[in-house]
Amino acid sequence: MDIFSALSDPTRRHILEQLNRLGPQSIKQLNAGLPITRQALTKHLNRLIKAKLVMAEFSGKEKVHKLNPNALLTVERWIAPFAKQWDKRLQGLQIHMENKDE
Amino acid sequence: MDIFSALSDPTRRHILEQLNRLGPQSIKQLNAGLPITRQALTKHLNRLIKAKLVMAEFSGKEKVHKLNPNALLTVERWIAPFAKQWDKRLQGLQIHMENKDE
DNA sequence: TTGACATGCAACCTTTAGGTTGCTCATGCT
DNA sequence: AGCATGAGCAACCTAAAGGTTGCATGTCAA
Repeated sequence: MDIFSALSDPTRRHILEQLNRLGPQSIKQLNAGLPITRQALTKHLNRLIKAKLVMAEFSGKEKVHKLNPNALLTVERWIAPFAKQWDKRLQGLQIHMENKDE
Repeated sequence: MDIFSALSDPTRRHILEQLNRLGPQSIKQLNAGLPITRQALTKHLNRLIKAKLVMAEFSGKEKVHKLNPNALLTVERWIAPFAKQWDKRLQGLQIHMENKDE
């Protein structure tokens, strides 16, 4: 469950956004938009793969990475219980439940 | 926007869950359920406060921390664009769109 | 006012994260 | 075959994360 730490880095989030917008990409392609070395990028990609957020396969010389957005469901599920509460607040309903438990 | 790194630590996520289940808590109270020192916990709480996930105020001697679940909306909003895609896949619709762009 | 209790502040230690450089390997075009 | 290209591997550096111990401070109750 270190999907959360996988998401903690801005570069990795950027990678995910790129894959989401542009579809499957090679390391070289992803590197074009990033001010870091290829090796640093590779490390990020490996962490994303470990977290199951990204899948990769070789197409000849190139290693093509594609998104596995399903993994983000883990995060969604974790957040859900909190969401119930903020919904109430945003709708101003908490005024009526200030002295209740649930 | 380092709310993501705030969420990357299991201890901090545990703290948020505790606050969500039990309501506002002092440092002492939160510490009871954690195998770390009070000072370590305080550092975690400070990071949560910086990330706006938690708010604190003194009640006499005690510093009471309460949840600010609204902050999690940031995460929700970031995930949303991905969610669109995984919904499609989960419903098996991707079979029909394998050679499309959108 | 004295003492217990909840917290703050600071120094320190160890591990990991993110990044770099340098070299090797495999693929594929010519 | 030969060479350019995309990627892997390993060593290394620096800064930050997570934790600890030790001491100081403010609040409340007796």
